[in-house]
Order: sequence, then structure tokens, then C-alpha cells
Amino acid sequence: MSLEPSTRESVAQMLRAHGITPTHQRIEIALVMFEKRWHPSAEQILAAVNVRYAETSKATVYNTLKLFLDKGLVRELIVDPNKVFYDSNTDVHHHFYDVSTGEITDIPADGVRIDGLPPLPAGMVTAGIDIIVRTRPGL
Amino acid sequence: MSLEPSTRESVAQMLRAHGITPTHQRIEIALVMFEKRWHPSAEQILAAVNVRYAETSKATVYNTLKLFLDKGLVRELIVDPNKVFYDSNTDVHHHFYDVSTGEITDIPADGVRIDGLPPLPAGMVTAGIDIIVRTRPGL
DNA sequence: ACGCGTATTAGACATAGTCCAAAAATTAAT
DNA sequence: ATTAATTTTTGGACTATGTCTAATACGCGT
Repeated sequence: MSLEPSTRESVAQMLRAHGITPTHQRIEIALVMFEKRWHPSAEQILAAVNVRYAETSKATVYNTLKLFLDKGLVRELIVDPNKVFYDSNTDVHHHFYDVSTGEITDIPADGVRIDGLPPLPAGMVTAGIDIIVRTRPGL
Repeated sequence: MSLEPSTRESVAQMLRAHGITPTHQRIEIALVMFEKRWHPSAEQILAAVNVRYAETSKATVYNTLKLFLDKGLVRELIVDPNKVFYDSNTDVHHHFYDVSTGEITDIPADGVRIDGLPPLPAGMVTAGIDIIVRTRPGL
């Protein structure tokens, strides 16, 4: 999932392709989520979906994000102590996190290599590897 | 800071060495924090400090952890959406995070190498690099 | 011992996220 | 179409982590 949809119809199809019944709200949320490359929080999505007048509830946004997460449409970013951000880009990649502004920038995974990680604890499998490069304004 | 203190007096000295006035509460918190290699949350520290009867307030625990953080005694771990964990080990290292249990395990940094990271955005310096290997019980 | 800057405290507050039971919307069956 | 069963959505109450404030207590130099 690396960005491309745009019409309500194409979004609906993408949702169906992932086993998600496309409802009004889910389509709106997906549109907002995938309209550009960004890393919104649940609150930001709620706000963006309801720009004109409230049409989608907080509960639905949270439900839907969790659903998208389960179905592999989005990824959670745990970088800020206060809120979770969602990443519409599910390709393997990493992140810059500007500590002073909270801005998140993608680091493409191609080219990045990690060596020398110890073996996983017995009976465990990898669920994902996150590299977060925290940055701040230079000296 | 990689573990070793133990008596109240040695802890007090360590605090002073880091420009921290050693108070009762701060010493108790530091003792709990450094008594073993673990990754407690603020709540866990509060509980651990007050095992017998309440002697330290929530506010103080938060204040003190923030102070320790500023002074470089502890490190924040942002791996769980719900709470911040604190790492008494400030040597450069990384973490396994068991998604199913929340358990955190250190990965020593020696041996681990990351290649191919793009240059930092202009005017930015690195504030830290976190590698989090999320694991779950195997298939 | 005194006084002053620093630290601690209880509790009110803020905020992100969850839960619930009812209403609405979709889908299926007749 | 009408009804029935199932799935979604919803407002609002609720929980949990963390912050703030104003009053009190402490620690230290003199």
C-alpha cells in the first residue's frame, strides 16, 4: 500500500480488496488517510474528515483505524509519548522524528541495512523492526 | 550510567555528581530505578517506592523522572501506545519489545550496525537512534 | 536558629483513547 | 416489498496517563 487511490470508487474497491466492507465513513477516512503522504493522529483524521460539519464520530474513527491496522492498510507509529500516529505507507521503511516540532519524515528502507542483531528470544518471531532517528535543530 | 549503585549514600553521591540535589524522595526513586535492570513505567516506580506506605507523591515521581531525564540519568522508551517506560541503562543500546506481553529486553549496541541512512534534513542533528524489534510468540 | 530558594504535595485538571447500549444502516430471506 | 438478522455508527460516560497549581515543607548557608 503505497499511495495512489483517490476517487471514492477506487477507495471502496481497495477496501473490498482487503476484506473491509466499504461504508460511507470508512471511505471518507480512507480518502483523508491516503490523499497524501502524511502521518496523522486519530484526532487529526477526525478533524480532517469533519471539515465542513461533523459527520463521523470519534468512536468510528478509532474503530476504523483499528480495523485498517488489522487489515494491514495502515501502520501505527509509536514515537510520541502522547499520541499514536498512523502511517498510510505500509511499505517497509523507517522514520525521522523531529523532537522539537513532532514532524515525521519517511526514510525509505532500501539501502538501509541493520547488521549484528542478536537472535530473537526462543519461540518469538519478528513482528516488525522500527528505526526512529530522533532529530533536533542543530547547534 | 550502567548499573552499580546500591546504598543510599552512593546513590546520593551519584545524584550530586549529576548536579541533582539528593532529597529523600529522589534517592528512593533512584534506588528503585537502579536496583536492577528493568524498564518501569512511572506508575510502577510510584508503586515500588511506596511499597510499605505512601511516602512519595505521583507529582514527585513525574517531576523526578523528568529531572533524571534532563540530567541524562535515565532514558525514555516510547514503545507502548499507553505509557512511557524508563530505561535505567543510558548506554547506547536497542530493544526487543514483546507485543503480546509488553516485556522489554535490551539489545547491546556493540555489534549492531546500521548502514545506508540518508543524511539528516538540513540544520538537524541526531538526538538519538532507536531500534525497536517488535516480537510476538512464534507460529 | 533564621530565612530563602528549592522540593513536595494533594487534588483538580487535561487529553487520548475505550466502552457501552441504543439507533441506524446493510444484507438476506421470504 | 416487509421482515428479520447482522453489521456499523454514535453520543456520552468512563478510564488512565500525565500535567498544573497553589500551599506547605524542607535543606542549606550564614
